[in-house]
Amino acid sequence: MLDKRTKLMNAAKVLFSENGFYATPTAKIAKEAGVSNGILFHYFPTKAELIHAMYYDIKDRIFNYSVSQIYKEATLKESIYTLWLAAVEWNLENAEDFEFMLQFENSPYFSTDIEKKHKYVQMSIELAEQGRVQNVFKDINTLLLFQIMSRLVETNVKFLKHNPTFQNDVEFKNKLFEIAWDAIKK
Amino acid sequence: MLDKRTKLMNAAKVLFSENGFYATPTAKIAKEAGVSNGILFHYFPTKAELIHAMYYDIKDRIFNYSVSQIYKEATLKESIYTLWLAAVEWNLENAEDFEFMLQFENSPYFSTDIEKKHKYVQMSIELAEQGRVQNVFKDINTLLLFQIMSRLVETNVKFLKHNPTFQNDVEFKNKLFEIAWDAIKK
DNA sequence: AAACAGACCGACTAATCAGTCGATGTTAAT
DNA sequence: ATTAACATCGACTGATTAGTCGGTCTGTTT
Repeated sequence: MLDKRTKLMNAAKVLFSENGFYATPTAKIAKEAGVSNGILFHYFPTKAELIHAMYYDIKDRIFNYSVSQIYKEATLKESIYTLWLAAVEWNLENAEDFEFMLQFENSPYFSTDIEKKHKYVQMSIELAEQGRVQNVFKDINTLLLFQIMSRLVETNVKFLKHNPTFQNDVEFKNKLFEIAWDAIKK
Repeated sequence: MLDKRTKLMNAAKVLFSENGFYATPTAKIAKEAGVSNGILFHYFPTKAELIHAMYYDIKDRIFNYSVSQIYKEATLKESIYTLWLAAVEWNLENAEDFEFMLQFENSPYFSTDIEKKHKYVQMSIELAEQGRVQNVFKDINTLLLFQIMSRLVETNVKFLKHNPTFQNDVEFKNKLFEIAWDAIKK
């Protein structure tokens, strides 16, 4: 049995990705989760806090998954490939989380300051520093290069969702990665 | 004197980009436009229709501007550069339209079918065909390459908005374009 | 000048929804 | 056994909001 907080977040995930968070009443979330209306506001004082909590939760899960995939002896390119692939596959397998993130990150609930707080940024900075030392990236703000990378992940996931034939095609995914890599490499 | 339909769309643009369209009541739009509440629903039977009308309006304006910039004798790369630059600068100068589009294209109001209707897609297909003949693009679905291009435009505009120093730096913009070009070229 | 049509008004409504609240159940500490 | 703290419920409310409607005004056609 899951605790009610988790049940609420799961229900919200489904409903938000189907109808967006503006068209999803809190009452419906509670109903879908099989709990009372009031308990939602016990765990999340406002609807906005529920939405933010979901954002951090998803971000953490994808971060932990991605990082767990990297191996120690990998070259920089290999590490970035691993991170890229992990992000693509995670988003494909967690379609509702992906939908939620797209909506959230382009909504007024989101500000770039929120993003800056995440360990993701710290990791990007470290990788960027490695790239600087090894002189592999283009001579341009490296944080921008990482933004570009994650935008390309989004585009790739969207494309693979609409073209399921390629979803298990390793060859094709490698081609996708080369696009991203060519964009950032010197 | 602008006609009221236009006034309504202008007012909606401002309010939507500030607060998002869910947090913007139709009554407020009418008030900001200096017209009556009822007339809004005379021109746009539902709020959703207003939103869609705005989408097509913006898409048309940016399309017309971009196409007007291309010159006849240009090489393929030059044409794509021109289109890329036009899109970046148009979005920088029309910040409210840009905000609106980001929100709209990631909201439940939007479906990719809506996008397919636009002349943009036709133009992309023609450019893609030129690229195929001249063998300049990567061997991958060319429509995907154009999606990637427009996603990069988005990322570049966001970056330039946050780093105004570079907004008039031609050198820097060229670097940005090289990123995009390296991504799609063979 | 009569008839018609579309532009325009703004008060109104029916529905919806985020959040409250008082009550009750449950658990653990003293 | 008593107290305190938290979990849970669901009926309720106050505010908000998309869309309606009956009627007026203005310009054009016949």
